[in-house]
Amino acid sequence: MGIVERKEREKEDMRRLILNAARKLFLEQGYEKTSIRNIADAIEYSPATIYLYYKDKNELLFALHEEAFLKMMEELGGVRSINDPFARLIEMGHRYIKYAVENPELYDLMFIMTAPMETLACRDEIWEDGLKSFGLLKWVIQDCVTAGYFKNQDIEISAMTVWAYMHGLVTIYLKNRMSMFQDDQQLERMQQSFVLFTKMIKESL
Amino acid sequence: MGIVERKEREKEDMRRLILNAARKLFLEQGYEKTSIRNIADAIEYSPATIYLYYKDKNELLFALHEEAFLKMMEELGGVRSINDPFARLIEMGHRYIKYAVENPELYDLMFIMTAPMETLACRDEIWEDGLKSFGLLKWVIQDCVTAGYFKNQDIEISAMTVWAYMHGLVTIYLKNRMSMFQDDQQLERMQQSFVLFTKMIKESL
DNA sequence: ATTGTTTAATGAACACTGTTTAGTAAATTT
DNA sequence: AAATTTACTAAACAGTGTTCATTAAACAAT
Repeated sequence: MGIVERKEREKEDMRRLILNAARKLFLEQGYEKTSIRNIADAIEYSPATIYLYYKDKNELLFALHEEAFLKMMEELGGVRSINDPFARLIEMGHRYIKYAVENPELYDLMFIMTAPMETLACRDEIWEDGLKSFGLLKWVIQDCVTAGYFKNQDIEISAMTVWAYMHGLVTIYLKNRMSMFQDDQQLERMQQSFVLFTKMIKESL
Repeated sequence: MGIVERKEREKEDMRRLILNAARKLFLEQGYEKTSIRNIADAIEYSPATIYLYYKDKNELLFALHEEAFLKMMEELGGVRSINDPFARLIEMGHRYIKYAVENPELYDLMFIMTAPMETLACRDEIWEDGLKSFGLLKWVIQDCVTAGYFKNQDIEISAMTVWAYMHGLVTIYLKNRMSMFQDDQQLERMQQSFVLFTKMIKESL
């Protein structure tokens, strides 16, 4: 009988419906300012219904967390077509900045918020998403090593260092700490700093 | 008549009393989990009283924000005694990491939270604290330039780049994104990455 | 000393929040 | 047709930041 299958389909539909509403509201007005009741209102169900499909608000965040990593992987993954390893690394940097700037709420969720980490902590597929994208970076850097960059350095540490820089750069911007400099050329400053960083990598013996 | 002065003193005392309780609770159980009512309970006053001395919770955060920068400046300022510019920069990096690791809640408040920024945005002494500590970094880097490092680079961009790296490194750690690597040598990894970064600066022509 | 006025503090409320639970109505199975 | 399972929700719980009318005390002016 197909009833059980239909029910499962409906359950999946409902999860999607909730998640779509959640995503829309989260991206529109931010995570903090979006309540379960807001989401419930948007889909015209009672707040309690949401708890039948997602354990709590954190699990909702975590579902979007997965999506966000998928999206970033898609956008960063495009660098595979670039042959020159160092050019590939640079392009990946540009895309990383672009992704962060264009999806500040998602970036927050992926790398800053502690809430989804608590859900993440008690799961089997812990860090799967994070590790995969870190793997992409390691892969590019491995190729850079072969091409003569990052001499005598551990890949993991090199990747960590590049990521730390990129992450610092975009979070200073996203969390509004670049308005210290009252000019409105913040994006340009980021680009200039990025150029300096790549220069440092290139010239490091 | 000294009455008005005494009253002012008492008002200042009350602000201190509130802020001390707030700081204690914030550092003990985090900002999010500390409510105005918690603070009110701690000082044995009603919640409404707190609003007679601080406009809202953000202003409370901002008061601690100022303190946090003062504390960091004290700890970083100690590097002035180091003569060699590059050694001074490295020591400053070590102290920056130390400060962040030892004061995660303060670091969050200073560089990650958006809440105190909203209070900050409508103030005269905007960014005063942030600019002062960034000034310290620029000063050290200026000396490094004189000593032959950061060749042909704009000081502001160089400082930005160093800060971005340091900030990224510590926030990845503080926001628990280093537990991707399941080992518990996270602090050591940070140190290794920092060594690589300094090496990159040193060897950059 | 007795008014009038200012000030400090609060109880109670408002409009929210995430989450749980008991109860209902419909769908499905027996 | 009756019994059972499923899907859903109203209402409540315990909390949040914040406001406001009211009270009690301190001060100033007569």
